Amino acid sequence: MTTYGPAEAAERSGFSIDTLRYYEREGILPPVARTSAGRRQYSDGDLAMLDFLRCLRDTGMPIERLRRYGELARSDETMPERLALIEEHSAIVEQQIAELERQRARLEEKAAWYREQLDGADSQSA
Amino acid sequence: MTTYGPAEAAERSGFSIDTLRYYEREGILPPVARTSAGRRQYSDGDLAMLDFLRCLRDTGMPIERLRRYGELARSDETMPERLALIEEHSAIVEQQIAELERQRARLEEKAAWYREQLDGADSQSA
DNA sequence: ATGCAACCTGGAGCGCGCACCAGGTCAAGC
DNA sequence: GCTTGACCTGGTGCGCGCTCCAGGTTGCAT
Repeated sequence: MTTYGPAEAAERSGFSIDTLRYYEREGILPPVARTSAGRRQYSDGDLAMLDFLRCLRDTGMPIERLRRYGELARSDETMPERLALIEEHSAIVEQQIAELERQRARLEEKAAWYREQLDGADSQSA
Repeated sequence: MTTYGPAEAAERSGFSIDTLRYYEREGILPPVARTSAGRRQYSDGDLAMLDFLRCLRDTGMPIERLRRYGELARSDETMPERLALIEEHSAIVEQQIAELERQRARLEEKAAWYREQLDGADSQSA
């Protein structure tokens, strides 16, 4: 079973080394295995977890909820709660998307309006 | 021409009174008309501007860019620049939406996986 | 042996986008 | 005329999510 030092874990997960330590302190990531000298050794499982955490973060889940997920993930008795959390979050993301699409339509409207104005100005000046 | 006090402008725009003052200080909103005693009187034009600023904010445009737009909007010679800014932002929003959709697909995958696991556990326990 | 880079901990600092506060002014109803 | 509440300015504080720093250890390469 392969392990990774902090630098490689950071590179593979896309989180900075500081963020990895921060997540561990905050209980988002379960305590990472250490060498006898105290250095972290991230496992493939840790990286998989980080990969999913990145998905959650990128969709705007706040740290507090991330911690909740991290805590739940330490026991495999909590799959229903984790499922519920993910479903809930997915619904939130769906709404975010819908909202962004509405707003983007407004941006496009405004852009179209500007283009009209500019066309008008051009044809006047011609 | 109707005008609105700070409280009503806040209510209509959805920004807080503090935020309205902040935006004005920061040059995002052009200087708002005042009564002889120095109290702000927001015009319909101001509210229209705020409404659009809200659209920009809600789609994640940073304050710095908002200021840029606000500055441009003070002169009507700058419509091409404003158009460009809006088009650029619209493209960014489009990418945000695409990214959120990708991530949401991952969430749904994960949720499906959890549901499978739980179904399995249920049928075992039955 | 020694240099040097990667790692460790605890804690302070930071950038963003407001929110809040003190201390004062103004306007409208009683 | 006096209270009350909305408003003013200038400045400070805050929550989030990291990011950076000091001061010390470890381990590999030469």
